[in-house]
Amino acid sequence: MPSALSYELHKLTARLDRAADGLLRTHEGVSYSRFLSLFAVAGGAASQRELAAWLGQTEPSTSRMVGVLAQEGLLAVSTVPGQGNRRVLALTQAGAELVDRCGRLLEGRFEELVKRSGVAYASYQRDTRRLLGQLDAAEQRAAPDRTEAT
Amino acid sequence: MPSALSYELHKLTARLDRAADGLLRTHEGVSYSRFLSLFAVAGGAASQRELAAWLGQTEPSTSRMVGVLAQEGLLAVSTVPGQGNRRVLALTQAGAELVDRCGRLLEGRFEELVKRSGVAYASYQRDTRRLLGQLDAAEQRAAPDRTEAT
DNA sequence: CTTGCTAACTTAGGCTGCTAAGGTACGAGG
DNA sequence: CCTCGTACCTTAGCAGCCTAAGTTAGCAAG
Repeated sequence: MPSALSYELHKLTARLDRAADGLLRTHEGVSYSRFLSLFAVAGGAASQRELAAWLGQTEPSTSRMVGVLAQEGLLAVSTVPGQGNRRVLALTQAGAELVDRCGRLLEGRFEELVKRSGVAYASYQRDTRRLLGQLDAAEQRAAPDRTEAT
Repeated sequence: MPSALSYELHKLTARLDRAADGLLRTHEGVSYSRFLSLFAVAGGAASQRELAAWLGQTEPSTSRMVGVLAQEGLLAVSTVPGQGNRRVLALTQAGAELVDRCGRLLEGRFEELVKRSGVAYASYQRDTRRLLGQLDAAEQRAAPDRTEAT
C-alpha cells in the first residue's frame, strides 16, 4: 500500500487549491490555475517550456493555457527570429494588474494557516524542496542522458 | 503574492501524482485516481460522503467515480432500507485484488524517495496533518454552525 | 395524507490535466 | 539546395475535478 503521507499530501494540496480557487473566482473572476500561470510569468518564466517546468505540468497543458490567457488579453506571446520555434512570454498591462490584485488577495492567508497550525514554515519548506529535488534526480535516472549514449 | 511554499506543495503533489499514475497505468491499466478511491474504501470509507471527505474531493466528483468503478465491477454499491439515501460501498473481489496488486506496486517507492531526500518522514507527516487539521478548522469558521442559528 | 426539513446522492455543463502523435524553426553536413 | 537532428510547440481526444441545480429517502408536525 502507498504511504499514508503521500495521500495526505494529495488531500492537503487538493483542498488548498480549491480554497484559493474559490477566493479568486469570487473576487476576481479568475481561476487559481490561470493566476498561477500568470504569476510564474511574472516571476520569470519566459517560454512555454519554462512555464511548464515551473508549474510541474506537461507542455501540451501549458500550450492550451497560454492560448487561453493570450486570448483574454492577459499574456503577450511573440516569437524572435533566430531562436527556433520558441515563444516569448510576457504579461500585458491587464495581466500584470490582475496578478497584482490576486496576489494581494491571497497574501498572508497561507502563512496565517501555517502559523495557526504550529508548523515551522522554514523547515516544512526546506523539506518540500528536498523532496522536489529528489524527484528530479529520480526522473533523471529513469530517463538516462542521451548525449552520452552516442 | 502567495507564499512560495504553497505553490511548491502544488508542484510536488502534481508530480508525485503523475509519477504514480504512470506506474499504475503501465502495469495495471488503472489510473491513480481510481486506485485511490478503491484504496479509501478498503481503508474504511463506507459511503460516498465519507469517500469524498477521505479524498478531499466534492460529492459530485465522487458520485461519478463510484459509478465508473461499479460499472467496471470493482466496487459493489448497495442501499440499506431505513438509512435514507445512503449508499453502502464495498470492494468486489476483483476490486480487492486490484488494490492489492497496485498497493504492492507502489509500496515503498515513496518512502524510498523520502529517505533519499533526507527528510524526516514522521515530522513531515505530522506537519502535513496539522495543516490539514487547521484547514478543517478554518472551513468550520467560514461555514458557521446552523444548528445554533435557529 | 400532505407539507416541510435534512441528509445523501445525481445530472449537466465547463475547465484543465494527461498521453500520443504531429507540426515548425533553426543549424549542420552532404 | 536538401536532408537530417534537435528543440519547442500544437492538435486531438480522453479523464477527472468543479459549481450549480435537481432528485430521493426518511422523519416529524399538522
